[in-house]
Amino acid sequence: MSERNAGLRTRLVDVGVELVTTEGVQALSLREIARRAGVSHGAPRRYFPTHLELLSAIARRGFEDLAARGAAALGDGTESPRRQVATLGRVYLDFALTHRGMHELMFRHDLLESNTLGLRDASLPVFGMLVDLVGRARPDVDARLVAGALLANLYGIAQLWTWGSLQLITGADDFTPLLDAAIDAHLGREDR
Amino acid sequence: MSERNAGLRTRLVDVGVELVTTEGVQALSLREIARRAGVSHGAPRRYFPTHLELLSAIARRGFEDLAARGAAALGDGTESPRRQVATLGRVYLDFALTHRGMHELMFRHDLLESNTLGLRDASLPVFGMLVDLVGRARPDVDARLVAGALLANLYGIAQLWTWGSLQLITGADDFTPLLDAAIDAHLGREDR
DNA sequence: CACGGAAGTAGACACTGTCTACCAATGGTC
DNA sequence: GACCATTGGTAGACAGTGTCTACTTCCGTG
Repeated sequence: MSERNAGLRTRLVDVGVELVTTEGVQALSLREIARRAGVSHGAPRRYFPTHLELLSAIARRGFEDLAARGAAALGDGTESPRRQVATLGRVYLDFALTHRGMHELMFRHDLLESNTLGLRDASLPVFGMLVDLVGRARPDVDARLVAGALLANLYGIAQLWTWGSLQLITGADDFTPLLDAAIDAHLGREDR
Repeated sequence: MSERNAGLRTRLVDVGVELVTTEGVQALSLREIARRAGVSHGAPRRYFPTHLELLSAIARRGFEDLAARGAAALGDGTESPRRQVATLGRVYLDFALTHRGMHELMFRHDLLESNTLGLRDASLPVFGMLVDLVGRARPDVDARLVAGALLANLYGIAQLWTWGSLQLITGADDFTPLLDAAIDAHLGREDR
């Protein structure tokens, strides 16, 4: 079933992904991952010299997963760029709220700031997609600036929503109005 | 000079604030704070039963500080609501980038989610100000929704800017265009 | 067969947060 | 004034953590 001989390196990351989605980010201690992988606590050091690097590798899986979900949702890309941005935003918010632990890990300060294993760079493809779509949806503006602002908006909604602040402020119980508001704001209101 | 007999409770928080701004958030161990306060490692427990509560008290100072800076920048409030929102946004981004450690602490997941010491509630006054101003700047829209979206946008810009992602995406080296873009987006472009 | 390197083990070290037993002072009451 | 209880802080223990280092085990190659 699960490939027990898949090489310790990938097995450690597998265990980490499993662990962060089920138990949360505070369960990702080096020793616990090693235990669940069935090896001693010193074994991971062979592949990940430091705890941070192992965490970065796990977070990287999150970015890859997110990118895959985005690509799958876009499909053949026949929708209008505007709607593709909307679906991307929804996919991202769904992901962030469903996989809270993983999302939290992906955007941890110490991971991104140290840029271990090029984690920050690994997150760029997803963003590149967004810049491209924004450019096609609004050819009249600085696409990189608008895409950056929109991305920040989506990220902020994801975070503030997870700990309930936005529910308190807006009184909403679904993030859809916020998502629509953000996209309308940055891409202009659409006549439907 | 510094009040050494100010009561251990506030002195611990003082030390924590000092420590997080100079050394960063990872330096905020319970024992280190106790050491710098000149007491044993068990002493804080009398006032803060758990490490998390002490951290929350420190973060709370951050929110109070931020609110004070906002109020000071607004002054007598003679500016147009639109401009007041802009100054508030600038104050917040300046704060976030100048006091990175404190800002990181203020929005730590485990603190906000557990809402220890009502930390999440302590952050609401700042947000209330924003809702009010947005309502006066754009009486035609759902102020709470727009304010929430704008707030999320500001927060996202602060975060993504601190670890350099937005610089990579937008190519900018100053956050002003992003701030302007966000405010224009949510409040509508202003004829200047 | 010998050897060398790769892979993993096991123990030590310093450090962390929490818990518990103790101690010293302080102040109120009889 | 003697007693006692409460408050505020100390000190040591405990389990857990990340990192480092010495050691074993195993396998392929010469």
